[in-house]
Amino acid sequence: MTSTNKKKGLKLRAQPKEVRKDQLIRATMKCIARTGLSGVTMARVTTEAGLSLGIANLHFKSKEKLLLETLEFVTAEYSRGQQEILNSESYPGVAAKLEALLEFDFSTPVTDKDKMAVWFAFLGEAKSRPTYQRICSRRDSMAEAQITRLFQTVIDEAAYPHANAELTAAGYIALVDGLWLNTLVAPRRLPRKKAHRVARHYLASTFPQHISPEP
Amino acid sequence: MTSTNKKKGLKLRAQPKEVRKDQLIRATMKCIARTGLSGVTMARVTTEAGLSLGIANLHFKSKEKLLLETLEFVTAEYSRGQQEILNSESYPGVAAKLEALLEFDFSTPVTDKDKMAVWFAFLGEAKSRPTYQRICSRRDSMAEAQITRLFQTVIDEAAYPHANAELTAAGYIALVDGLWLNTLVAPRRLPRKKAHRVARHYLASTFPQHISPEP
DNA sequence: GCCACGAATGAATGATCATTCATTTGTTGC
DNA sequence: GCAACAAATGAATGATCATTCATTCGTGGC
Repeated sequence: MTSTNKKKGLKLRAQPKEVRKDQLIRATMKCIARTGLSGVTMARVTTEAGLSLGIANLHFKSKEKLLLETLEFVTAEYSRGQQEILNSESYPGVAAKLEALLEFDFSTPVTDKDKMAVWFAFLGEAKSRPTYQRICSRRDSMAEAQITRLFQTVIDEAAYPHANAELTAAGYIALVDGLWLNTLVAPRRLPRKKAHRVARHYLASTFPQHISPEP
Repeated sequence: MTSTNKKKGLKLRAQPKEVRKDQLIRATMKCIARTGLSGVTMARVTTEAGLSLGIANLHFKSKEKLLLETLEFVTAEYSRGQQEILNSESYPGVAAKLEALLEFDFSTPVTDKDKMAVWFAFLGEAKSRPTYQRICSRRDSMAEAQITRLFQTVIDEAAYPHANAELTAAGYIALVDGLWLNTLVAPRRLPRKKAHRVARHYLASTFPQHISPEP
């Protein structure tokens, strides 16, 4: 904080806890994306971060805690962005809010390969499912309820004949998950832009008066 | 094959290779569902199968091959059932075929917890994604093309205004993946029956003249 | 009833990896 | 400058686990 810190960038050894934690979490994301959860080792993570082997156990108590905080980082970031849209009252109408939600879900920060890899690595591992539940369950339930309410508002506005807010919301959430998964696993078969168009087509065919099938 | 085999069920030691392989693959599925890919050990798999530690390396050359054949088993079984429907010409019309596809995707054998766990365990692990690609890529592409063709037939029959076979097919496939994933991870939030209704609602809202929103 | 062979076993081996902690190194207050 | 402290390091440790293979055990042919 004082003068010596800024002297030279050559060898900053001591760094605040937050900086190191962030470095390590980012390195963990990269490792998960490259090698999968089971390929993550303390040696690989710390090498990726350009630090020494022992440092991860210094700042996080254990490997498990490091992985847990990495999942928390990714889900919290997504949730924050989503909540900002859902809670905002500055959109001109529900159509604009719907559009914003869709654009957010397929924006480049959200569909980042490393972040999606973390997400699905934890979902795929039964072992970490209880952990996942603790971190994501309440959040997921609340988001689903909010999206259902948003869809209900849209339906009430236009009197769509057969639309069902609850089923459409559950469908949208699952569709986004499935599109992300397919994009992550086979980006050639389902490029990000096509995934985006598929999701838009879904909303446009359910709410034709609010969302157009072309951007 | 002769007389001695049938004498007593007490201690059948020697068994044909196929029987042992099947036993081990089923035990592997159970282990993946219970502990995740990274929790699978030879000791756990062989104990689950009620056999000795060394036997998995006897029948499969390595742990990796055992896991690979387990994935192959699950995907081949699904693919076989799906192809039977898509290639059949004994349905009274495309609507019936569409209905059969939907019922198949949410039947109890397909939505079996152990099988879905295997599926998503491999999808979630970046390390095994090349393996996954080798096993599933061609199959997945072909299935997508077939479903697109089926949807195009449906669209041509009823002249749906805005429907797009390609986007609807990609959407259906992703939706089913996403619903399975949500059902597997949070069965309380999305029970199998609700997942089924969500998928039906999707098809019904896209092809209202062919599929009804209630079963 | 006995032999020979193949299937099955599980103790032993060696590799990998998380975690620890004695030592080193940079930083800050004086 | 220098002492006292905190951050960082990485060699050493012990635990876990896949794999091997010498031995045991059933089975079918005779």
